[in-house]
Amino acid sequence: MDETNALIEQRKSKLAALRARGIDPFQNKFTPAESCAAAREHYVEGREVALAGRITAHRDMGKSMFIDLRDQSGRIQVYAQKNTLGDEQFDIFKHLDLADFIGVTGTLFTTKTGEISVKLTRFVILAKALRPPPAKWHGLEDTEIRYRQRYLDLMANPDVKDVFLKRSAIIHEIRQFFHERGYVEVETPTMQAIPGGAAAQPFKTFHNALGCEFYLRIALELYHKRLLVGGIDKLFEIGKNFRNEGLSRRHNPEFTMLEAYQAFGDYETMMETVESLIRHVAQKVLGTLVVEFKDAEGKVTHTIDLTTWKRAKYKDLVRAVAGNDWFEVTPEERRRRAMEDLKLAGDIAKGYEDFEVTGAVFEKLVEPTLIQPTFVTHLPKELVPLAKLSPDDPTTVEVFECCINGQEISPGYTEQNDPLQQRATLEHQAGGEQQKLDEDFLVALEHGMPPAGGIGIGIDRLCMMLLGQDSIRDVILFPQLKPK
RNA sequence: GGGUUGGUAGCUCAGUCGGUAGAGCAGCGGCCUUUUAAGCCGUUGGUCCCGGGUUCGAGUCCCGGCCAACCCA
Repeated sequence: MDETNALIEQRKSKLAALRARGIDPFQNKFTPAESCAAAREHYVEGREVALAGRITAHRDMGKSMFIDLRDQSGRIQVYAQKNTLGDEQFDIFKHLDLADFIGVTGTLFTTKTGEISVKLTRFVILAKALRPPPAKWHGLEDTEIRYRQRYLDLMANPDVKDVFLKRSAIIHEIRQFFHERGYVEVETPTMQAIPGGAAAQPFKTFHNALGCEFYLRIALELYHKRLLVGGIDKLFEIGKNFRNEGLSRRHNPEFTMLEAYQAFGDYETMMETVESLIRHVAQKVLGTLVVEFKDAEGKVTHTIDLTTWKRAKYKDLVRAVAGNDWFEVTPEERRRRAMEDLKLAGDIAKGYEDFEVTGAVFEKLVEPTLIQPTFVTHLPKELVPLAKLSPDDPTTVEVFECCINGQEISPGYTEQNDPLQQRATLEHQAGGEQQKLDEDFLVALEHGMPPAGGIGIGIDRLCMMLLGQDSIRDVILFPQLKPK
């Protein structure tokens, strides 16, 4: 990237040549009257337009020349003629490079072949590009360059830009949805002395003036519950979480999380909320509730129908793949069956407790089959320490996992608001590891937290699902890579 | 962390059995005043990811490393 080559040297000498002619090819300002797309849309032959954009193609005809001018809205063709521009201006125009930014004024007309174009009368160079852009026809394929230099990917691959414009629209619609329902958007600390709300390795940092260590948050939850205590009854936050774990197609160390809480709601309330939210977003952003997934060749492999949302109990789903007597046999027998009969030996660590063995069965054999939207309910209480027990089956909690496309998209709980129960659970979870308890959070609960429903949705994974992307890196503008 | 695949011109990619490094596009020069992946003629451009090794000779074979994608943990 730092090397010099002939193409860069050529552009630099063109820059010097422009300066020698008294032209500054980095103008501070040129205000386009409209976008390239708007100019095409509002076509009136002979109408004067002022547009700005990047040169993305040129077709040299000798004494006349076509270029493609592109801004965020789209592309328009500009036609320059020697006899209208004059010899000197035309010569400068001819020596512009692909990727240069220019401002143009001219009049609209339609070519013989029917393309709406601008007949150029004046132009200014707004920014000279000193490096060549990626090839126009093949686009940019090299994944490493695409991620490290995303701007090149955005320049070269319109589909990529579309994904990120839609991601922005998705987040906008999420905010709209919650605001319409009377939720308050909040912001809570990213740097926390005790990272809580999830079981995950945190990143550590140091505050010089305070002289103490902080962790980057791994969840939003515990601060949101403090706000429920404080009397903010409906709240949500969209923000980054940080988890110090491996990277994969589905994991980026920093990722965007949505959490929302509603006082006097429960997990039933929140199931309705998740379903309505995702339907709202899909309808607004995609214009449909049927999402298509395609393979590398563009063939549709499967579709997801967001109009119908199923519900199923965790134990029933496990029984369906592991046998009806799964929960009646001894823990030792469960472990044997999982490892031998279900061939999950590689997925079950030696130290796994009984509920984790069943958890592995669920994760490996059930979750991947839940393609259509499904709320899995009545999870075992050991899995979820921050939720309330189900009155009808106290071995389970009032929790759902919303699974779509074989992945968990969103968990939701009836939140634990009994401070003594909560303390007991957290102490048990901390175990012998001397993991610090968030005393301030427990004190807050002791002041009284209203019963509440809560949800979390990984925004990156939601975008993957809605936009048909297989890798989280394709919905994050600058995914984490190892520095080169 | 393990396995697989890949890294060659600005971009997309070929490169046979180990024998002087190739194409298309882009670039540069020329012709062409309604083209659109414009066209035609000519032409420049290389740390073959890095470091060792084998060999008369390595893009190619061997060893080590870096980076990435995918799969697995």
